[in-house]
Order: sequence, then C-alpha cells, then structure tokens
Amino acid sequence: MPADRGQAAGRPTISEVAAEAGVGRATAARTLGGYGYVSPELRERVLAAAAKLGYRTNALARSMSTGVSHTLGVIVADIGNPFFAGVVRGISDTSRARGFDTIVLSTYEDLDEEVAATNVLIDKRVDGVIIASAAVDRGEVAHIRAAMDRGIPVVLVDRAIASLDLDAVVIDNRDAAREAVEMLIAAGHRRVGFVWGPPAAEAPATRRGLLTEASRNLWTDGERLRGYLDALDDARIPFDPELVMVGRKTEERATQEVARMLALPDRMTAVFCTETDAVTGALRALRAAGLSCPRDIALIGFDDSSWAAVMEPPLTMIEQPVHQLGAKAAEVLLDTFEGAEPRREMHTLRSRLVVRSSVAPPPGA
Amino acid sequence: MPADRGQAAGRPTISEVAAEAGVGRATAARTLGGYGYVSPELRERVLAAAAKLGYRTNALARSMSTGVSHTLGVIVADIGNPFFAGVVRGISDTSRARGFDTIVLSTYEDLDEEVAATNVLIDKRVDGVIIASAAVDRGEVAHIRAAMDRGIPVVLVDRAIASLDLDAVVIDNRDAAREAVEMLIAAGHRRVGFVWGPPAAEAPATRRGLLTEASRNLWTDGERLRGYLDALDDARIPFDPELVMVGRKTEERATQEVARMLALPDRMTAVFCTETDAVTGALRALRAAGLSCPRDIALIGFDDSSWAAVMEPPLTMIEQPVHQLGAKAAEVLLDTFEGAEPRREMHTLRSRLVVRSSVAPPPGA
DNA sequence: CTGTTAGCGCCTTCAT
DNA sequence: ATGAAGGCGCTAACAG
Repeated sequence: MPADRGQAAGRPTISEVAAEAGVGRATAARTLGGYGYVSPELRERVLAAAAKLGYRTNALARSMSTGVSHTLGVIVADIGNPFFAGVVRGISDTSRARGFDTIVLSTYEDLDEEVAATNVLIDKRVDGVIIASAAVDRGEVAHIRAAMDRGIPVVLVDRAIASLDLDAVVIDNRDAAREAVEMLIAAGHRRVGFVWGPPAAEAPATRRGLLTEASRNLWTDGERLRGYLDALDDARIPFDPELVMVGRKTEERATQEVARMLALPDRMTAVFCTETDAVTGALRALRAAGLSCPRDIALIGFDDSSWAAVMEPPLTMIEQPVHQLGAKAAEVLLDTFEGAEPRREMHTLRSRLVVRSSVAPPPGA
Repeated sequence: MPADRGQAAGRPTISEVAAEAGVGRATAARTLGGYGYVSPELRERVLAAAAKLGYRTNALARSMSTGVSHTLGVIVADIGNPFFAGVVRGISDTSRARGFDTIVLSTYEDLDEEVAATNVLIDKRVDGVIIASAAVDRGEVAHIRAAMDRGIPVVLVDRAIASLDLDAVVIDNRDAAREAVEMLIAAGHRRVGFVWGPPAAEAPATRRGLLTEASRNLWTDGERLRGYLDALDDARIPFDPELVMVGRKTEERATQEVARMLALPDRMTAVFCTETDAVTGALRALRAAGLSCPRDIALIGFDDSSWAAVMEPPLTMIEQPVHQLGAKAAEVLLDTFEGAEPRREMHTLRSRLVVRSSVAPPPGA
C-alpha cells in the first residue's frame, strides 16, 4: 500500500487532531462533527489542535458512515443553454443555502447519456436527483425508476412525465402559448406560423398526426403546440400544417422555414416562436425578405431577455421564471429530506407575457 | 445503529455479490472494479450475480480507499451567466469524456463565498479545482494556496492572478479591446466611450489613478481597459476620464452613463462595451436619446451572440471562445493527473472580432 | 461527559 | 488465480 493512500500531504485526520489535543478520537469527532456533548475545555483544546493542524473534515468519510452525501444530482439537456443555466442557478442557490452541493450533468437530449448520467449519480450516492428528462415513453423511464427503487428521491423539472407519478416543477407552457397566440389573433391575424414543433422527419398532414408526433417528443414542445391549437380553435381558425415547422430544431432551419411560410400563397402574417433560437432565426428570415416587424409581420416568442427589449422594435416575449423553476424543484426535493411526504404532483409556475411592440394588425387590416 | 445506515433498500454491496456468486469478496471486487486477474469462469459468475442483484459500485467507498474521487471542483462567479455557463460546459464536456464529473459553485464575486466554496471542494476531496477567482491582491489568495498546500492541483480560468504562479487559461483581453477600439479610431472617431471599467466609488481623474483602481479589481476589466488605452495612445488621442464609466456594473447604470457621455459638450461618437449587459444598456441610452447606430454613434462590444447578428444594425462584436476556454482549462488540469508536469504558465486563447455594421465614421466626417 | 469499539464498502497487500 | 484480513476517516452505539 502506498504510504499516503488517500492521505496526501497536509491532510490531518480526526485521530491526529485528537492526539494533538490529548483527547479520545470520539471527543474530537464530536466537537469537529458538531454532534453529541463535549465539555467546553476539551472542546477548546480540540478546536485549537484542529486549527493548528489545519484540519478539514473528510466529507467522503462522513458520507460513508452516515449514508448521506449532502449532494444533489442535476441532469439537464445542456448546462451551456441560458435557460438551463438559469434553472441550475436556481437549484444550486437554494440547495447551497440548505447545505447541499450539486453535480450537474448534461445529456444533449440523448437518452443514453441520460441513463449514463443517472448511473453516475447513483454511484456517487447523491441524496436526490432533479432531472429535465428527454424521456417520454413508458419504456424510456427505466433509469429513473431504477434511481427511485434505490431509494433516491427524484423531482422532475421543466418537463413532466405522465407515467411516472413524481413531483414535477414546470411552467404553464400551454396557457402561455395560447395567450400569446390569442394576442396575435386579437390583433387580426389568421395566418399564424408556429416555429418550432416536434422533430418529425416529415410534417404530419393532419392535426391529429401532429399531436401524436408531439406526444412522442419533448413535453414542453407538445404543450406549446397545444396552446397554439387551443387559440386557433377558440377563434375557429382552421389549422394549416403548412404553418408549422417540424424537424431538426436549429436557428438555420427556423430561418428557412419562416422564409417558406412567408412565400406561401396565403402568406403568413404573424409568427409564434417557442424558443430563443427560433426567434432569432425568424428575425433573419424577415430581414432577408425585406419585411419589417410589426408592420408586415407580427412576432411573439418564448424566453425574454435584455436583447429582446433593445431590438427594433422591442419584442413582445414570454418570460419564463427560470430561477424560480430551479429553486422550487430544489425545495420540493430538499423538503423530502426533512421528512415531508412527496406530494407527487405537478407544480405549475406562471410565465409572464411581456408586451412590447412586435405585434400590430396585419397589413391589410 | 439504524438497520440501514448507508445501506438503503436495493443497494447490494460487493460482499453480497460475492456471496451470490459463491466466490470470495476479493474476486468479486477484482472483476467489478476491473483490476487484477480473475478466471473467465468466476468472472462470468460474478457478473451474472451483479446483474441479478442490480449491483452498482459505491463511488464514495472507492474514493475512500483509493484517495481519488474522479471529481473536479469548479468555482465561477455565476453559473447563470451565459459566459460562465459556456465555460462550465466546456469544462464538463471534456472532463466527462475523461471520466471526471464536476461540482460547480457560484460566488457572485464575493470573496467570502469563494473561500467557502474552496473549503467545500477540499472537504469533498475533489481531485482538482478550476477557478475564475475574484481575488487580486496577494492577501486574498490564501484559500487558493490552502488548496495547493493540500496537494490539490488548481488551474485558473478567465482571470489570471500574477502572484500565484499557476496555470491560467484566459483570452487575449487586452489585444481584443485594442483591436476593437482601433477599428473605431480608424473609422475616424476620437471621442470613444468605455463602458464599463473598475467599480471605483468615484471616477479617478487621472489615467494612473484609473489603472491603479483597475489593478485592484477584476483582471479582465483591467486588461480591457489597458487595451482601450493602448489604442488611444497609438493614435495620440488624449485620455478623457469623462468617457469611462466606473462604479457598479449594471445594465441600468450603463444606460445612465452612456446618456451622460452623450450629453457631454464634446460629445462621444463611439462606444466600446466590455460586456453584454453594457451593450444592451448602451443601446437603451441611444434609443432614449433618439440617436441611431451607426449613423450617430458607432458601437463595438464584448460577447457575440445570435441577437447581436439580428439587431438593426447588426452589431460588430468580440466573440470569446467560451467553450474552448473551459475545455482547455480542464485539459491542463486533467493532464496533471496523468503525470504531466504543470507548466504554470498563461495559456492565452484568441478572441475574434466579428465585423458587422455598427461602425461607421462619426457624423461630421 | 468521555473513551472504546465496531462498522460503512471498497481496495490491496499477503498468504495460499 | 483466489481468499482472508486490514485499513481509508468518520460516525454511532455502548460502557464507564
């Protein structure tokens, strides 16, 4: 065995502190661990010895014997994405305040990565997991079930999974989308584009086909699509598959698709974008077509930002409570550690439609 | 002792797997841990038993005995900030690919938080630390020294600390700023504003005072300020303290300060912004003043984004290689684990000036 | 109130 | 090639 296995230079242990202080190991452990009773005198001596040696508790060893790691696992699609970065910040702010640290793993929407990430967290013995899962089908949630079976509390964030009966913290995607599209319709628009929908290879011709496709994909996208259809239905505007973008979700494709919708015989006069990249993609298409917003085309999109406010025109956007989303998820999870019974329900946070100037009546009105 | 201390439901240990397979614990440990020699037959039996019981290795226990946690600690100002989110993504992508997970802590530029974060990482026995430190003075780096003294390799990212003799991965802030300001000057501008500088309570009247102030604060800000001054010097344009913003760095204050500079008798005709929020703040001021970019005022800023490209006009911006910044830092750190000698040098990554249309000659030209 | 003792699950020498 | 035994640093019963 190497001389310093697990015991690198300058890493005194409780035993050494005890020796230095001339007390038993348990006494040192008690004062350093902050539990049990210890007389003031000995306490002082232990503290002095610890300070002298520069003692720092070994959280690994502590976790080994307590079975608690004071660490939360977080699984999201992409920590580099401002949306998830905000959620993660919410999670780490509130968990840190309650003594927990976080290990964050990105999956890039790949299910295999998600399974691997879950295993890493299980192996590292995190006390709980918060996950924005890409899983939808009943068959794709085995890894989440595995964690639960091992007694690890799990909370879903951003995306609910119906078949799972877990606490989920999400926003009112469907209502938010409906409200936005309603505003477009109220301004007089009847040709409203939807960018973007489910990543189907081909655009389903029917509304039913589209919804089926949506239910096989990201929960948020499906909800937003439903909100869009809700608004159309309420206004008795027929659904036109030509006006919804499906397929790979990239800014470039959004630009192409919006250009296509703009070129339709019965031209689109308003766009609803479900993500930031969809908004910038749409804006590029407008510019390329020499169209001006809101005179020629109205626009509302998801995910407000400072940029949206300084655009010309200032953009009407949906603001998601990203930080709160993470904070609430962490709270729900941490509460179970304090004995709170998991309520296994959907916690829906409200988004906010920030009205600015990107909506006006359609050209002919 | 509670019956299941550290041994919750459904968490078989190596001993149980060994029993199930009818072999010794060491044999099970060897095959499950992937080390040592084990005959194919026994190997199979162990694997089968492990699969049957749903065995997952306990990384904590492994770390206890090996002294290696396969975890990196990351300390940044704010994981919710897109810049750091990008850096963190770079770090976790490359460390994950090499078998390491990350614990990320935000300090919000608070030194006490930074010290606390460092201690958390020491306690959790991370194998190395990557830090974008807010420390500058020799007196503020004790916590980093403490980590080093405990044998934990440390790599600085985004911000160098001269007094520390560590590997640092940064971008060419000074050159980037100079190049941008040079472009402004080349277009004919002589009244170039700088938003924002060091958070001094009051604007130092002299150039020297400003630099002193800057050296007491964030390294990046100081470098960018130097680049600005470099460009001014080369063009023999006198430095005017009225044209640099100091103090709290918020979007609102940027707006106020730019408004002030715009109202100067000898009006500013170009602005250089060192951060995204400074850019949007400046843009608000322009709009409020009814000025148009680039006709009335030219602008260049740090941190390119999709938004900058769809602005009217499209903005000329400096693109930082955020992902690469993190990736390189992780590489340098991970390499030391494979025995590479830390080179303790500054690794400077190149930024890129993305030229678009926000720069034109000043009004009178 | 304090010290002794026995684990937590794994890795690793040391015999066999 | 395999098994037995000890230790990583800490917590937690238990005895004193």
